[in-house]
Amino acid sequence: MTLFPDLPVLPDARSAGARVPDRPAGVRLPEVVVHAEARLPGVVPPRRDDAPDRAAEREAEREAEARARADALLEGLNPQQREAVLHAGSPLLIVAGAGSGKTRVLTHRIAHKLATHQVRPGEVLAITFTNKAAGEMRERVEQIVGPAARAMWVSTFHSACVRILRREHETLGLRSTFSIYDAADSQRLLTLVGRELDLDPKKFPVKGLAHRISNLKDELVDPEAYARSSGASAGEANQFDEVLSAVYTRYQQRLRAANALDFDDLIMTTVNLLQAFPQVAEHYRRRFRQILVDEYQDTNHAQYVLVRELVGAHESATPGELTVVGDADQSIYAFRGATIRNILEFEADYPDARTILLEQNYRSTQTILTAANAVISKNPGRKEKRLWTAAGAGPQIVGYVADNEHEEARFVAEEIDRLGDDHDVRPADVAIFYRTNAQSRALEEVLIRVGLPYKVVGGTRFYERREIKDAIAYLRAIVNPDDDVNVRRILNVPKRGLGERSEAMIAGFAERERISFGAALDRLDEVYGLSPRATTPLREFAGLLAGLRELAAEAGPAEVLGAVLDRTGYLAELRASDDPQDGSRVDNLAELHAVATEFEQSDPEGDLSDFLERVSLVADSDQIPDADEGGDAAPDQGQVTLMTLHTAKGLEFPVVFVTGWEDGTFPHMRSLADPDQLAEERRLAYVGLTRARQRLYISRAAVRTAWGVPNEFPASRFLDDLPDEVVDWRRRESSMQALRGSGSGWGGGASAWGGSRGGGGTGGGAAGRSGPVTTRKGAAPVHSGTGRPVGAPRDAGTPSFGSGKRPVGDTPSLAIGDKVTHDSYGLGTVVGVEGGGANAVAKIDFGTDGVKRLLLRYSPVTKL
DNA sequence: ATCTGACCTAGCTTC
DNA sequence: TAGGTCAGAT
Repeated sequence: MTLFPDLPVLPDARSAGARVPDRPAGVRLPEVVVHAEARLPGVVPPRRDDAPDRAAEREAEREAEARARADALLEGLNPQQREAVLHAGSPLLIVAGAGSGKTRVLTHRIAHKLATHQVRPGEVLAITFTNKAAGEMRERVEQIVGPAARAMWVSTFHSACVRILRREHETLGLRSTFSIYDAADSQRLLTLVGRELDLDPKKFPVKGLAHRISNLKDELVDPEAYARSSGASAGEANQFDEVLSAVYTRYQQRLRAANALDFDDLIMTTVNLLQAFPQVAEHYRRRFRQILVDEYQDTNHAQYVLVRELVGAHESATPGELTVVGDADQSIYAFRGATIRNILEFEADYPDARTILLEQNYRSTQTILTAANAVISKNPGRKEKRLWTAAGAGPQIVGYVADNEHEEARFVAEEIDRLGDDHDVRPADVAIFYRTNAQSRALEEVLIRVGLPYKVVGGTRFYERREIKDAIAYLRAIVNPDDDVNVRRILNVPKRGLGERSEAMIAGFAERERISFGAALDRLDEVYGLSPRATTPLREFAGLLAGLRELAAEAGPAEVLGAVLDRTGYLAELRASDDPQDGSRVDNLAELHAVATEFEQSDPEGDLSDFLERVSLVADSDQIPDADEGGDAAPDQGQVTLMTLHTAKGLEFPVVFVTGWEDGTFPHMRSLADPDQLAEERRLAYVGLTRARQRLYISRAAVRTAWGVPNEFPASRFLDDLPDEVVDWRRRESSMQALRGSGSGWGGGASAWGGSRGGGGTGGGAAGRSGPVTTRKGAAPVHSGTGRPVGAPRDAGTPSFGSGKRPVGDTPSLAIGDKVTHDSYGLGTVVGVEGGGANAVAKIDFGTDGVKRLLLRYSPVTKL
């Protein structure tokens, strides 16, 4: 896992460094900033007067070199790209379609401004969507202009804000060691708040409250503002608003008391800081002369205001130069507050803005683009934009309709295998996308079975695993003693015999004394009502933390982590366990330790709180394997990458499988009723399709089992939008559809699917809801029998897809008296056989479950 | 104080 | 399916 991409030092690093020197102080005072507008690209800035002739000569040489380098940066760019690189003097919006080379434009723009001295590295702030993207951008700029580029700020919104907040913590009354709470931490704190306010968790679920508070922060609504607005509108006592207001207020107080900020706070607090302290804002405005924001369509209101404050377009006499890049068609984060508004109204927000449209695609074949254009063009109210490419048509998109998700996975795996044989495609060239993380399982099972190396990005994420969170909680508690959530999390981990009662006593004492839970631990003598049985472990716990803090004062993060795991006995406990899950927990902790060691090496100055900051801000997409990096097993082959469509944004792969094209899966069920959400799903489809360079596969499963209940889903409505000629359907219908179409009424057999067996009874409700009750194709939701058809080869059998028919030979031939097992009914005896071949139906007695008529092709029946 | 098992209900995407 | 909660037992 590459959390911290190294910044490679170039072979000619020293000379490169000399070419772009930081200007000596005094030549140009920081305050006296020459406006970018005033200088033309390539114009040599005034030389130092006192320089001796030789130095002057060398300087001139360097300038010539720099100019040549700047010119080279324009080579190979199309006219729009070139214009985007060169533009100066006013805000710039680059509308960059998928694959239009925007990263190239951004890096070249920065490099060009640096090479032509329009800006110094320290004056650049570039915001990217992920740390990985930030690392890559920094690296690319560094390759062009040398190590001086390290003075640039290239980071995510959140990292940049943390950096600012750490510097300005005194102004805000925070300690620099503040903790950063992730969603899970926030919810823990909200649970505490809910208990404190005596809320019924059924009526006010923590998740819902967390979501609402997060949204409020995205909109920069602080507790006071919300109390006012909800109070005003609460003429007839909107109870929920009142509760939310109280919870929000208290939650925020407790965050402050814990010296902690949650994720959304990072942005909101930074905005508050800049707005409340003009001199601080002015400092950063002077510092950042060139601000670039990538993925602007995914910014929320808070981020929008943050950018505006930093640029100072309206407040400052010499605003910085703003460049934003985005594509409204790729906006897929509305659910966390992103508004396309920011990009659509950029020109209104910044009246003298210039807009440049990049439509030429350098990534995909025309076939892929035609499909993507067709899907996205159905979205209402969008600005027309059509991607085109000079590359050829390329192979057709391959479509496949599977009977269920296992079959779909099997198709994907076989196809990857075949591509390897026929077209030298390596696993590393392949990505499989799905709408929701839960869908990865069926795919993983098959990939394991056929032995394809793969990597799942996201899902149950590394830093969300229990053991990792425990270890991190210790580190947080060490760095920030007031961090109530984390101190309390580890109070009884590993078990020390400290329960609710002791915890409540200390919490009560802390509250009365107005100190934190952690501080209360140091005054145990004063805590009333502690059982003698609890005081010993409590004292030990307090001593443990104190000892670890001492260690942390002099040792690096890795050593502290090691001490935590040893001294607490956490590791010993896991090692002693015979639960195999605990074995992998040990591995994960070892991995965390490796990450800490890596951190120490890449960042020798960093202390424990720096390490925690890094850990808090890693994103899923930061751990995507590089194509050339490869996996452990087969370094030259790499791994197939599995991820959600959301995570896939900004990436590209030679071969892409987009799975699960079903109404109810993708588009997701919850979006079917709402046109706005449906439009977002469509954009998601667009993002997915445009990730592919050469080959694109789309597939769906007629039956998908979710939460243990199999459901039939109709084809995704997005498939209807694909022009016929771009898709080669290897299999067009599921067997079930074919069966219905042929009109052979398996009236009796249907009862096997109807399967209103006692256990499946709950399925009634689920099926009713899941029934994408749309007007489409009359495919009424059918509660189908459990999943895997007999034909699904467990051992990579003999597939013969392509014909649209399933291999007949896979149907077990049964005779009366045979014993069988069924995946859900269990053991049974064959009492009758009707028909033969593909349409064979068997009557099977399952004892208490009764006699069933099963169409063997579809029933998970195995002959014993 | 903790462990166990029965039950219930969820219901997606993430910096 | 799976994770969370609750009551009762130890």
